[in-house]
Amino acid sequence: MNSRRRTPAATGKPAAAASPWRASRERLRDRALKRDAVIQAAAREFNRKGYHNTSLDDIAARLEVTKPTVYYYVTSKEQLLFECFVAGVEQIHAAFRDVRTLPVPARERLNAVLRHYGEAVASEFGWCMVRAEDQDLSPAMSRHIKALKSEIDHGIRRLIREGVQDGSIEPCDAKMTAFALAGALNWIAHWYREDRTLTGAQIAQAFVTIFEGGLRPRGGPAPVSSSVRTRRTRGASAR
Amino acid sequence: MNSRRRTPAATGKPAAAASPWRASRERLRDRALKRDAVIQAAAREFNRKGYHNTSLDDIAARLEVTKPTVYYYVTSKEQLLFECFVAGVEQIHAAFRDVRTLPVPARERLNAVLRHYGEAVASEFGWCMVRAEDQDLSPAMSRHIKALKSEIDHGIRRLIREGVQDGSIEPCDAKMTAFALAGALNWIAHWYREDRTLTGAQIAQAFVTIFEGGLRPRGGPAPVSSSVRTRRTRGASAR
DNA sequence: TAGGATACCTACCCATGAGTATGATTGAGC
DNA sequence: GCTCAATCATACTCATGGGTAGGTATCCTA
Repeated sequence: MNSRRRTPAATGKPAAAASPWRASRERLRDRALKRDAVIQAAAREFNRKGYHNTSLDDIAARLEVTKPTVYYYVTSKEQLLFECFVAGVEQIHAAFRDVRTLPVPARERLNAVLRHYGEAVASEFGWCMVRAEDQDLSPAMSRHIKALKSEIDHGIRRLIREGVQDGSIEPCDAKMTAFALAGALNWIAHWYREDRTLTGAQIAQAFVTIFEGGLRPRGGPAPVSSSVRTRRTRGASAR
Repeated sequence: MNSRRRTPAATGKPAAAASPWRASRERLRDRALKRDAVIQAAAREFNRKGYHNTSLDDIAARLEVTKPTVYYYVTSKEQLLFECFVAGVEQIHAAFRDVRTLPVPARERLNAVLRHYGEAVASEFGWCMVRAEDQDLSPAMSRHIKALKSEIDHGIRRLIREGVQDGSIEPCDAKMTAFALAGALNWIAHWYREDRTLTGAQIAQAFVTIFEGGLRPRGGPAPVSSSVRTRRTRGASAR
């Protein structure tokens, strides 16, 4: 971005291990690390208090620096939110990439993606990814984010369709099923706070089990007839 | 709330049709109507732009009045959000009440509740109910809302447990299942915007169908064996 | 028709918080 | 030792928006 002079190779030196620019490069790496720390701190604060209830002073305080220092690493609060967002979404995209070549039925690939999905939503970037309002971002950034989200949505739909084709998934409406799956997982970001006994992947696995099995009894007396409701239609009158 | 004098019956009059207080009562009714209009307008704006991106001037403008007029009907912006919230949650509580005495298996009662749930989330109060951050509310109001949400959550869990008992629902983890169901439905508030071809109840019904049937093939060759994946493990190499 | 309640407006206050101008300090390289 | 860039702090500016003070028109009751 800034027109820092591109010194290294220009001098013709063989780029030895102990290059005189090593320190400089280290400093650059430090900068990247610090920048990441800023973004992570922002994610944590957004997660705790919401975007609008978090001031840049808060974020700076959490890092034990001052606001201008934060601005030294990012250009605006909006960009901070955007970066947090992308960091979260990137985890899910990685899940799709990992799974693409697995030689298993589509349903199992889908399950693997969903476990990573759950992990991502339960991570500290989960809030930004799921709960951030696109109205808080500029039109350009909002479009960018919508595109990323859409990619994920269509990735899930594609896995569902593939599963229907290879017989590993019961024929269903791919769009609606994707919405239901994504919704259940996204919602983790809302309640995963107090009860942290399970990891995101474990929760996702539990959801997958529920979705796969279905709520209607399987082995039993087939479609529930009206003979069942002899009693027990209300669970004890006490409340 | 305010200590308005309780005039009507105190005078001993037989409450004739043309009571001199009729106008007064009419005015009160008007006031209630207007207040509802304010809350509804707020809900719509919050829904469109988010809580923090909506100013009270915006809400007033939408009603073609000025900000102090809005304050004539509500005491604060926070209260507006709270009222919107309660309006949404109340729809769901009503669903539970309606369903309580139905003489059908718990699964069907659950389905009926979920359809109302979907309707509520897709309504104009859906955003407030689902996406509003409790950090935006005072501790007291936040507690109140959490209690209301918890009631709904436990209502769903109870129906699931009853369904498992009366045999209409496959044995499952009631807590996790309730989270999955509520998450899928709540998420409607995020995407129900562009594509309004379906009503909230129809979406909920589609979700119920998915949840009931399950993704794993039913009639087929039972648990998916690895014989299926002959080809079609990747959907065309293009992209 | 006076007196009061209702309903609404104009014109303000002021806290908050995003973003910046400016300058001090530090350390690397020459 | 000098220079220059990187880094960070102090101390601002300024727009936004929640909330209010105080006034006015209207309608109802007595």
